[in-house]
Amino acid sequence: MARHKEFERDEALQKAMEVFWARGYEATSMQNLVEHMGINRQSLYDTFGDKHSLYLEALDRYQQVESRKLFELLEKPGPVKKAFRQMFTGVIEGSLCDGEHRGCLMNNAMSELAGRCAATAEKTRHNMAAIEEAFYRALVRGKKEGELKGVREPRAMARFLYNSFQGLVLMSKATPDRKTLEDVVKVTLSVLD
Amino acid sequence: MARHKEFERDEALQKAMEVFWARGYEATSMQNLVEHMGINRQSLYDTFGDKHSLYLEALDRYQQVESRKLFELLEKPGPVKKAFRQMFTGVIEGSLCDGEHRGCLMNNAMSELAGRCAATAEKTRHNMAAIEEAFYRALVRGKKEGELKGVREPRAMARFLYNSFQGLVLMSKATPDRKTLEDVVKVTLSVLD
DNA sequence: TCGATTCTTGACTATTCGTTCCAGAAAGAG
DNA sequence: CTCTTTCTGGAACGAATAGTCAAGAATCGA
Repeated sequence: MARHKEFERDEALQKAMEVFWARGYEATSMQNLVEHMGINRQSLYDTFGDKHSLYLEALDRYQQVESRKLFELLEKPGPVKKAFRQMFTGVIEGSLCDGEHRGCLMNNAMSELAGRCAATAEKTRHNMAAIEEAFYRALVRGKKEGELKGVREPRAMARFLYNSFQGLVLMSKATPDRKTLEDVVKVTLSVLD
Repeated sequence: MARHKEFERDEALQKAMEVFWARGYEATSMQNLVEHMGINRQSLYDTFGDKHSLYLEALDRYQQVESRKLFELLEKPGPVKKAFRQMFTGVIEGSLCDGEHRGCLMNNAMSELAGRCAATAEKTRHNMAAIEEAFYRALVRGKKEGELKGVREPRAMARFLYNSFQGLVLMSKATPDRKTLEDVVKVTLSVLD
């Protein structure tokens, strides 16, 4: 029929996600996106619609690509508490290395847009539910395997851990002090004992 | 000498703070500010400088006005755990009532700007230190009064509580589900036992 | 090769952005 | 009163914003 696109849709979307991740929604201009995505302005509009639609797609991709890493870490056989510790310290290490202090795109979206954009709120809630569920499954497994004997209410515990996790992501955007962040992790994980 | 200003500087700043609080930094235009502050454009620039300076002043005012409420709550004689519970459930109640889902201005600033604005990062760190210190003093008091016998490391505990608190403020922007938020509070406060 | 379709390109809208200019009104001091 | 200073209000600035248009280049089926 006709000509093919000269770019890969997924690669372009990945680039867009990275820009939104680093700069947020409002502070990202279409010009920023055109430059970082490496595609033409019109191709961008033809392929992804307007800025807001592109942002929502970027959230979807983040969920698929980044959140999957969490799921894999938690489903790996072995001590559950060790997996949680790895997750939490991963946030600290990642933040101390990241000069841009990007944090987590879902966390950023929740803060910047969820309050006034229903679609964004919905996507962040969906992401939250997925992570909470992964936490829950890990806790139940830890209980069954005799590791987490002290965990009485895995559902509430999963929600608590998700909350602490997101709090840590947020705090690490402003706090370069490793000791402070490690204190948070230490007390948080102590509830698993 | 000359004419007086027709507006109160503090009242205007308060209005500006409310706009930034509800809409964030980037999504707030000078036009928004002019309208909500109820003063003239030129007066705004004469009195507060540019948008960024006004934002930083709004952060200062927030710290003085809003954070003071936390300090007073924690310093009030009586059970410390009860004061913390009041603080945390206050976040839930406030969020469920607030149709704008404003959250906390410092929390929002941390998320939106701390990563790329050193002045904002510094102010949020200062706010964090002040609240952590208030938490710490409350915990030490609770220990001394024999209420919080289980608290071994009040410094780490204060940091943990601050983290959970900020996490809750963030989560409540997207989650209208009271049960979920209450689960978080329940587990968080259980570490005080 | 040819025609149909789709992609790419860069110029081009109209609007909004933060910020400044300027003329006139208001209010103190003498 | 007059002079001087400050505040007010609206128009205006250039730059940047999100989004569109039209024309040419590329690639398919036939």
